[in-house]
Amino acid sequence: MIAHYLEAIYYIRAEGEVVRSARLADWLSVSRPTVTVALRRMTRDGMVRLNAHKEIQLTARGDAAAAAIVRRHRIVERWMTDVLGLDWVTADAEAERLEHAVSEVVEERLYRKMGGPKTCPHGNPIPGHSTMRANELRLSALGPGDSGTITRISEVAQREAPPLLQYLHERGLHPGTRIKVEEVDEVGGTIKLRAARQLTLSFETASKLSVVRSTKRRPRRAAVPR
Amino acid sequence: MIAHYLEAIYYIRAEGEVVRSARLADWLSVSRPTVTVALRRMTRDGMVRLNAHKEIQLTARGDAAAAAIVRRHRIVERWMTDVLGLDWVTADAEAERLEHAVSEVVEERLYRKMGGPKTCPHGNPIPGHSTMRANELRLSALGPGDSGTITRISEVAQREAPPLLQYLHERGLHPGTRIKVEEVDEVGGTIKLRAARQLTLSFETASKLSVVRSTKRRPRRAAVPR
DNA sequence: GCTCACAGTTAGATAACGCTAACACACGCT
DNA sequence: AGCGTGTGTTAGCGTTATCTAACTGTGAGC
Repeated sequence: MIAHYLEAIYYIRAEGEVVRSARLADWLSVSRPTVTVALRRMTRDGMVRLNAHKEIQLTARGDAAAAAIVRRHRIVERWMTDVLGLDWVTADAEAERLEHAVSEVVEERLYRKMGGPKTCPHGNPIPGHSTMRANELRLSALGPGDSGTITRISEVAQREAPPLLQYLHERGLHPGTRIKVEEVDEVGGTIKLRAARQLTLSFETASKLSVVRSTKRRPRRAAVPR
Repeated sequence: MIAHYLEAIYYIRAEGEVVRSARLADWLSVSRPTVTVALRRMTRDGMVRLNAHKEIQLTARGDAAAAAIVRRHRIVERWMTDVLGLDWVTADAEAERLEHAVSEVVEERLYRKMGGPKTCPHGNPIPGHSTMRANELRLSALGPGDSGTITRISEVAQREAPPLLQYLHERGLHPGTRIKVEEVDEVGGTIKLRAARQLTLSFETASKLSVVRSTKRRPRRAAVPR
């Protein structure tokens, strides 16, 4: 469905990456030709635009539609964890379906009912109600000795979300968790840190976590690996 | 979608009518050929069966699936009216979409959360949690002098639901409302009754309302007109 | 027994989504 | 210069779900 594409485009953009057809195919686990034709339809419908380098951009309408979906996703997710008491992983999976069936009225009532939360359970801002903090860093950019607090877990491709969320949940890594980096293994591509207990994450995984640093230092690396 | 067909079949059955292809087409506002092919698919998938007279019957699987959808519809409807404070008409329309996106877990949690309601806001039983009362009559079957209490409003075809619900809502006719029949106009096909105020309903409309009678009398007519 | 109204099917289109196979580019590195 | 990796498109197919137009039952009434 078109809505899935809009959502994915929104997420990829939010992570500061260029949105490409191939990226979408990965994210949504569909073939590249499928994305080509979907983009054709979406262009026709005025939801997206391709620039000269075939980079995908949302039009104003597309952006509004995408933001609405993401907003509903995150509100519903919040509802599932806070009110229904479901776990992260289930909440994410369920929200994935409900986000497309929730209307504006229901969204709004539900949002009020919950007292206007600012983020989803993973710390991602609810579009229209809050924005990402400016001073966030990827955990993968911290160096030994740095400590900080996890602020959010990035949205990742559909098929990657459940295992990632499960993994982090098991290790007690969620928004609010205080961590301290103990060691960085550049060659092995891992980062050892202390949270509730000591654990080692790959750069890959660490790049999915955003933190605010409490120690004052320069970032170890500017950007994400890959 | 297949689910819509199952739902409609379930409703038509619940009203004690024979389920025919043409009936489904009416109910769902689709063409008859569309129903033919949908039924072919559903038969292939073991959800329905056609008997020698081309009457449609749900298989065990189909019935379970249909009941699940109806159950979710009614639970969601209850949630919308009781928790979110939405009106009947909106609740019904919204539930129509949400029922297909709600999973078993969410359904169950939500149901518990609300303390296990027995019916939807219109008085229809929630499958698996309650059944229709045995002593219900159609309002259209009452005669002059009869009085009773409205127990439920029948499910009607998609496109008819909003106006009907709106109409009844405006007139204060809902489950629990006590009514007394004052006059029956067989020729004109109307029934005059007193509820909050006095009003006149067509037999057609009156046949959509079920009541339990407080006065002791024989039903005026056995069945529904039409 | 014939006719008519209603019920249901066939035929042929269209549109959204999805796939594979195969081709076309294009950039970066050797 | 050339090759390879990654990106994107074309071509051709299948399924679901819808439609209209036209044909086929079938049963109820006269």
